[in-house]
Amino acid sequence: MVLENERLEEISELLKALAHPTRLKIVSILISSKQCVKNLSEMLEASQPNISQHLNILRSKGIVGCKRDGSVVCYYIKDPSVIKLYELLIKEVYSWQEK
Amino acid sequence: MVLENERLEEISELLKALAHPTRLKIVSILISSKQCVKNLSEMLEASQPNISQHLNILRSKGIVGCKRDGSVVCYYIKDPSVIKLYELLIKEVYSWQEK
DNA sequence: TCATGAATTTAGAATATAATATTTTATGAG
DNA sequence: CTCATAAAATATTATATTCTAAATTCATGA
Repeated sequence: MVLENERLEEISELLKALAHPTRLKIVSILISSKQCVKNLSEMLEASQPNISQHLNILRSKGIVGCKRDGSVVCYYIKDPSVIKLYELLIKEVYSWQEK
Repeated sequence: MVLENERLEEISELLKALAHPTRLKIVSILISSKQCVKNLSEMLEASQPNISQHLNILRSKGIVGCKRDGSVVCYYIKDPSVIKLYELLIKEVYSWQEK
């Protein structure tokens, strides 16, 4: 099934958002539990602005959502289809031949 | 399930290879039928060197393979898990909420 | 061998991404 | 109000991608 261009661009935008180690790890953490920015930046050993920028990219694609709770902002997986996608990826990567 | 970093990098490499409209379209065409570079460049209305470069990226990740047949080189999907991934993507993108 | 078509390679310029450092905004405590 | 902390926004720099153009390789047929 060959897709029309518009939908195809949409999919590659989604893939591009996920195609970064830090963002992929953010997604994998958020699938397990919602987290605030500070926790994420400590877990990932990256600066707070850096994580915030990555979260912004994920949010702009509708992958994650956030909710302010007092002074902290909690992020969570917003699009359930991303969980399916992630699970397929970690399942299929086992049969992945390098090179 | 949170992955270790190495596997995570591997997955994001795979996603990065697919996260380009032209390459995604190449994959979608090759899932239907093997094709030579010239055909692909005509179908996608892109230059032959450009398509050749994209094919090289897909090949370096093991996504596609190729076989020379006389003067033409035929490309085909090498990793079957990419087909599963593609099918999930076009199925899930229907429930995709923009923004 | 020469010409041609198919494909790849290389070099470059233009654009896009990503990280760091800095500043700004928001919230809550005292 | 002032201070401290969390988060976001901005600016800058460094790096990576992508496309175009030109040159090169490879196979085939006249």
